[in-house]
Amino acid sequence: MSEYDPQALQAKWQQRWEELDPFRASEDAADTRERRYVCDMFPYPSGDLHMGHGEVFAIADVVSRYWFQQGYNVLHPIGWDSFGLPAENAAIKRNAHPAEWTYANIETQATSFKRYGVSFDWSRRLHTSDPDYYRWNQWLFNRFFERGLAYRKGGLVNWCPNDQTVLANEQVVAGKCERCGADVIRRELTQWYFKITDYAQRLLDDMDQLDSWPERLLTMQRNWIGRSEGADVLFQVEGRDEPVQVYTTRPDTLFGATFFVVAADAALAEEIVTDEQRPAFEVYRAEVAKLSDIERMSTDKDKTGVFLGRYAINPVNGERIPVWAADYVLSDYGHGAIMAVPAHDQRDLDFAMKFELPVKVVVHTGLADPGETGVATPGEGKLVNSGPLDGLTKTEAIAKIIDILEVDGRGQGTVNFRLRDWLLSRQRFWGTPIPIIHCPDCGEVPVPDEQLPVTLPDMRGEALAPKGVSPLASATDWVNVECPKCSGPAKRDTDTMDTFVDSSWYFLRYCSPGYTEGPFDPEQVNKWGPIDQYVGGIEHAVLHLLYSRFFTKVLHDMGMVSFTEPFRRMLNQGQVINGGKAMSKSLGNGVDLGQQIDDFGVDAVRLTMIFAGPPEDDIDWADLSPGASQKFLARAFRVMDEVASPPGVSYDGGDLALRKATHHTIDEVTKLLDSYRFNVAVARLMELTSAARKAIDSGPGAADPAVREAAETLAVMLSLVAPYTAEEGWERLGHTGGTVARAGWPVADPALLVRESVTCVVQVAGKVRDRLEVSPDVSEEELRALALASEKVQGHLSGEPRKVIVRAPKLVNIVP
RNA sequence: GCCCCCGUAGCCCAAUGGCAGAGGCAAACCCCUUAAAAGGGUUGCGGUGCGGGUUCGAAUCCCGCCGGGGGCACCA
Repeated sequence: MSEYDPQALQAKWQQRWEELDPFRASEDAADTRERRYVCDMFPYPSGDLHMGHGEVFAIADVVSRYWFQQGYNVLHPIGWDSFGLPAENAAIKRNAHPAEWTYANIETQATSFKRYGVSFDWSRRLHTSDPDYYRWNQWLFNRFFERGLAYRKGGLVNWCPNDQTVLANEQVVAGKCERCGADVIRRELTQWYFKITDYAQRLLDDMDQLDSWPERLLTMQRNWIGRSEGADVLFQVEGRDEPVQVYTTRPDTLFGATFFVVAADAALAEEIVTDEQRPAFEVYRAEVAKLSDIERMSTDKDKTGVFLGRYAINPVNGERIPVWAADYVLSDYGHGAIMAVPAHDQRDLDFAMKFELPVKVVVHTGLADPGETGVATPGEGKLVNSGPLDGLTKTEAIAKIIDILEVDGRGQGTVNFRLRDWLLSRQRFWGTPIPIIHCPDCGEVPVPDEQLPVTLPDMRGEALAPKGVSPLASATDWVNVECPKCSGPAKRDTDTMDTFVDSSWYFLRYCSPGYTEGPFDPEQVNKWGPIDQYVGGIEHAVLHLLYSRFFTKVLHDMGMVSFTEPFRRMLNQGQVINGGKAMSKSLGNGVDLGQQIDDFGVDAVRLTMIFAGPPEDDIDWADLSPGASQKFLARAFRVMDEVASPPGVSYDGGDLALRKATHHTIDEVTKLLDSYRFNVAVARLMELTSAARKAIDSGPGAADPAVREAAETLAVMLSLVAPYTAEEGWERLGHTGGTVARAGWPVADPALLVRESVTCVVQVAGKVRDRLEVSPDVSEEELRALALASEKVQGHLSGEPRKVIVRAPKLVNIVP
């Protein structure tokens, strides 16, 4: 093999890696190396790996291999998120079992990963659809249930009419199903929930620990959690004994409340509507129920509503205000009812204008009367028409009114969150059965731990077709069981868990994949965790990444993990697009990863992805040239191949200029990798390659030890991105029988980083007029004198300069 | 509508207060070659989207626009 032949290298080295198994994490207690845990979001086995996978796994592999080279004990595992709808749909179509499709795809992907040369510890491989895995979902569910963190409730839920299942709030994106894009509708169903809202404040507070997460990711989570401060206020409603509570962030505007609105779908509306208004209300409620989320949430939609015939009493001034039902008030936020202050809230104002309700200004903002302009004034100002609050600022008024309300027992300051509990039941088959047995006498009874796992019954093909209830319901033998408590006849819960449950803790399972005493061995988890570097897409900002944070906190509270955040550092890779657009079948602009590898080789494809730009940026394949990457690799390979000095030779006598170039490269590349600037690091390697090329062709020649030093440095550094080329180059350099992946990261010699002279730029009025070669440790005074003495500079000066700025040793700026 | 990020050469991108250009693509030219390919080399007056400001000095900081991308959007 004297030519650079990527396919031949792949065949050779893939086999050698199988034998060497170089990326096994060590659990040896005597191994005192510092541990590092790097993890990619595990793939869903939907087919073979695609370009997006190529990108993420190339990025995470740079981090992993870098840490291996630096001598850390690295954990870099792989597994599959193998429960989920596509398998089920494929099974229905082919009249097969979902497992057949799933496990065949997993094998395909595993083979592709091996070819792609990713530095995984294959011994820890897991699949969430294995009973050995999902039994621990059930075990964890039982723990959550015991702690009151898993509960069942009825209510309106998001329903995807295409996938025929409910969805969590997080899975509804702009009113559409996150998976399939269908318009989501609302249905009244009793479902299981995880009480993530109990952790809302901590999810918010602990973001302080996540300072190395991308800012936009944190913003998305913060918005999603949606904390607001305000007050609960009790309003008496005529004809009802119990007062009705509302939540408001503007209790200071309480005197400006001119009407009261109850969510149309709230039980309260139905309860308090008068007989006279009931027919109109029923019609309205039915209309609202028909609307999809998209229609209901459309901002430019006209306000709608209906008068309920009742009046509420403003607790601070005794005013009677009419009670309306409307769909702009949400039944599941706050208390499902609001006080409306049209002067200072645009939504309330829109409603007031539509139904000709009064508008009362209570904050003097200096802006025109909202009642006339139709523009609410939510800003700051002095309170007016507000009795004891008159003259106060917003902040003062809020504090004072809360005091007043609390003294009277009419209300209190409080905090609210936008975050809702996590709906986890799914009416589909290919997931973890919820380990609950419904007994007519005992109620909801968890399946005892020792009887776990509750495995899926054998069902295939048509039996899995969506019919709005879980397919498991028709597996009669499976459903009918004895109650674990009273042994009476009972039925299993027939829903399965959201697959986001599976992915909320898989990274913990990797730490002790064969563990049988629990979901993971706490000792191992606390040694490896939390993950030092997690890599995956931003699309999981309020899904997987939020759920995993929640799970980790619960496990922490259970005493099972010592940390409260699972991912110390997070990197969101960009997407791979083509011709400015996401790749898609309908556009016909798809690029096949396997084909690219066939054409250019693994290393060239990986290099192209890494070199394209910063890892978090989208990369457009149409702008890139894997052919050029391959050319560079061939060039680097030839340098390594042509080295003529023996391995182990001392570099001391080598060509100084090249030695310095090598050590500067080491220094810079190390810093660049530490700050995740992989594309720039690659550029540095290209420079070093050129420097070595020149040294061979027109410098000291291939036998100079400095050329070996440069080539060996190149091999080690290149191994992060182009492992095959690096391995072969390393072997050609005379290092046989091992792997370059464990060669060790080079360390720059400070003596070789010192430059003997630096070019100092001399500016006059900001324009470069001269350049001086000076010592790097030249003093400011010396440099100033040198600069002023320059003839070129003198030509641009007339008399004494007004000011001289000296930034030794690189710059002098003279202001004439 | 509100908030955030980004606009540097034909293209992808470096430079984060100090000479606008590190690296790559494309292009042109040269060497090598009978020739071509491969290989080696040389070539960068665009002044950083536009307009102001701060500063001795601005791609970088501030303000306002324009363009692109993203997030949120009846959450009271």
